[in-house]
Amino acid sequence: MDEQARIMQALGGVSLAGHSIQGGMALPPPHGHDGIDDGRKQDIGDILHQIMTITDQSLDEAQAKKHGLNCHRMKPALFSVLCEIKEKTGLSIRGAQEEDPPDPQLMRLDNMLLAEGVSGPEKGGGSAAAAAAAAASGGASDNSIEHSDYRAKLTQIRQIYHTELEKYEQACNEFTTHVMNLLREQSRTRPISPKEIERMVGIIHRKFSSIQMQLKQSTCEAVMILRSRFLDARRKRRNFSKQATEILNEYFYSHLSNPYPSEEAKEELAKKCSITVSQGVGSTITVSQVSNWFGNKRIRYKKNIGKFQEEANLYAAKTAVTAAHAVAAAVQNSQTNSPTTPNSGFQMKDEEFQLDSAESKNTLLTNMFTGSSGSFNLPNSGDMFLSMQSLNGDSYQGAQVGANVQSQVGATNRDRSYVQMHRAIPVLPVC
DNA sequence: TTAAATGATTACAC
DNA sequence: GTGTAATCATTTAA
Repeated sequence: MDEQARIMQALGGVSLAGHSIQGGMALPPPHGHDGIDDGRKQDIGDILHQIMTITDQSLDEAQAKKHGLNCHRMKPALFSVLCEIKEKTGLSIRGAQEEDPPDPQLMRLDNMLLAEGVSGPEKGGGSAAAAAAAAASGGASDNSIEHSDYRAKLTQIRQIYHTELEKYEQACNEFTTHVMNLLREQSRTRPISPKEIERMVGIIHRKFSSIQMQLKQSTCEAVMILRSRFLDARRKRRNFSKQATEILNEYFYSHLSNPYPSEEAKEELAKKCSITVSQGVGSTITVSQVSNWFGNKRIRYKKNIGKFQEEANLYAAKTAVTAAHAVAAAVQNSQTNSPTTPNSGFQMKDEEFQLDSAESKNTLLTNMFTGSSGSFNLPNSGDMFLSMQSLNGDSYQGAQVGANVQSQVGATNRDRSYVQMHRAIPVLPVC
């Protein structure tokens, strides 16, 4: 049974405004004549037919027809009947209580866009996000060019996002207004409550929300791609300069028994390395990079000690040469300034070598070794000694490597295990 | 072009 | 929080 027939059937049994509408349109007192009843039914049928086919007509025709129907003397009665039918069938409350909880995925997308600086208040075109990402990756300011590119791209994404969002909101509002006007207009001829209009608006908004979610999703994807391209530290990895690597290696091999620099030592090394790093203007090596370097070095050294042996010897030789020069200078200085001090009795107290930097400590300790004319109380008699060859092939014997008092005292179990492992390296004792 | 080297990240243990 | 081990991604040298 089609809609029109159903309504007509319903109309057949509904009383209206105190009148019998037993199929009657003009609603005169019933005569009980079948022919008259048939005529009334025909009238009602015509009106309904006009209503149902109004959408098939042109706008002007429809407007004219609508006006005619609104002015029809039977219109109030028909409207009441439709209200009554609606009341009975419960159409007005169908789905009225639909209230969706907030979509968790939409919330996630919103949060992410906010965190990235795409949505929400302008935060310098995402510079905050860029800075945060740079800080998180341990990167330094040497990526300012990349970050400005990142900011520019992020600003572009932000602009596109807001433009599209504006379009979406405009379209949504326009469509909602249109539908509301339409429903209000229709409410003159068919029973539509404000609540129903509200419900319809809700449906429209939900439909548009799904489009909005697609926009947010694609924006998030774009930001993720941008981040990985510009801010992923692994992508923009640069090797340290030779000088920086040398400084780090010198420290590592001169503290081989316990290559765990303190926070202060790391800062010192970072500071020293930053002078020599040549990867971009104003580049620095951060403390975390120093930590990374030592972490990698320890692991790789441990994994393949044999391979690093040559390197270890080379740095030990360097340290020895430096130390020898330092001691020679010290001795000469001592002789010049203190003529009363006999060479054979050349004594130096540890306190005289309270030096700050790790390198200075190394020099001190190597001085202890090379200062053969003096009697030094070597604090690390158990440490490893490497035999080594100088660059010109001369043999250096007994350059002490890794003699760091502080590190020995403060060594943890893990450190000691490293020392144990390290002592397994075949070495020559000092003569 | 490819393998080795290297800086950074991640998961896990302590 | 720090260090280790495994791994990734990029750079460098052969």
